[in-house]
Amino acid sequence: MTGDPEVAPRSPTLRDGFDPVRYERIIVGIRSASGRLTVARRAIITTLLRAASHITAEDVANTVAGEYPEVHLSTVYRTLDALERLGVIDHVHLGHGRAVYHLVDDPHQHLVCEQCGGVIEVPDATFGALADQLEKEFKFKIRPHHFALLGRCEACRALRDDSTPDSLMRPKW
Amino acid sequence: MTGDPEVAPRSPTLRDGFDPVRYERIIVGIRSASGRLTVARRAIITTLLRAASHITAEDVANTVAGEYPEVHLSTVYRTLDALERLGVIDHVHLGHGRAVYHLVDDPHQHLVCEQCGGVIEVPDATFGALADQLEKEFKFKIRPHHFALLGRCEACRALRDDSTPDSLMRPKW
DNA sequence: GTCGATGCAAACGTTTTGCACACTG
DNA sequence: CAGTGTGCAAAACGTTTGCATCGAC
Repeated sequence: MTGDPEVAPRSPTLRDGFDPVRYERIIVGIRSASGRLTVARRAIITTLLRAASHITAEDVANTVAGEYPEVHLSTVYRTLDALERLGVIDHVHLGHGRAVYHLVDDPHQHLVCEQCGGVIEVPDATFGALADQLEKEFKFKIRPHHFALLGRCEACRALRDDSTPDSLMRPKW
Repeated sequence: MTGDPEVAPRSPTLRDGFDPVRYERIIVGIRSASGRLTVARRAIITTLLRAASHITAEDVANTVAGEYPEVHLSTVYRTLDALERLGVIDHVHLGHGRAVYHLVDDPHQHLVCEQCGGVIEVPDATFGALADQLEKEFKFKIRPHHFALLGRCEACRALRDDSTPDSLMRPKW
């Protein structure tokens, strides 16, 4: 849509470091699926472990390229795909743009601000009641973590006159 | 993702007919925004009013093409965009594929089955408690209707052994 | 007549794929 | 040595845009 920024400033900020146990677990997973441990795959996995929870394929490729410039974006996509089938990672669509990937063993939901692109991570428990209700009323079992909720964060709402009634809270942006 | 069907069989099934009052309201809206009432726009609006609540841009184009073959897909996109800025319609991303559009005065949320592509419409009220909680706890105001929840419907879950624990409910499909 | 809307083609950003080659196991 | 994974280029996909023209007001 024309005036829609759909900003994406989610840079791969560093996390609490690198967890060798998780790394080993993933390596074993790949081996037991008769997958091969190439340089590219090691680097991609390392990047995922070091990255903040949500990271785009391009983020991964750029980071990996720092050390291994020959690793191609398509290899990143293929590896992410493989890891996803292995159940190691999952991807989420945070809005109109690219997908983001995160480790499955770090479960959380995403609130995405449509205005600034910021992402708030919310513990799963917050959605427990809703999940139960949907299952009961509609026999529908939501897949955890695979959806983002769009809206506006406090800061962005403060930026403009928020006397607008909710029914008119339609983003012209 | 390779094994991911992400089916999209949401054909524009007919709704309860065509509501001339709603049509008139939209026409007036366009006029008062100094927009022009072209053949293409009338046809697109008519299609939206006649269609089931969720319809892709391509669906709209195909339907319109039945009567006006010269109406181009890009015109459909531009008109949908205009109607969206007018606050008449909204679009939702139901999954990996194309977006779907629906009238704003028909508020509901979407549950999308990742396996069969089916869509369940859920009244807004179901999400009231969650919305309140997110607003209170995270100062985040979700934008109603702009997100879909992915998961699996009852029929698709019945299709395969569902003794699998939830934690392993990772779609290999 | 003015200016907004259109048709077309071409570009876009993200993701996928076909192929020959390289490397892991 | 078998066969999976890779680099590259090119295609695919849904969507957007530039431009000359058309047509609503």
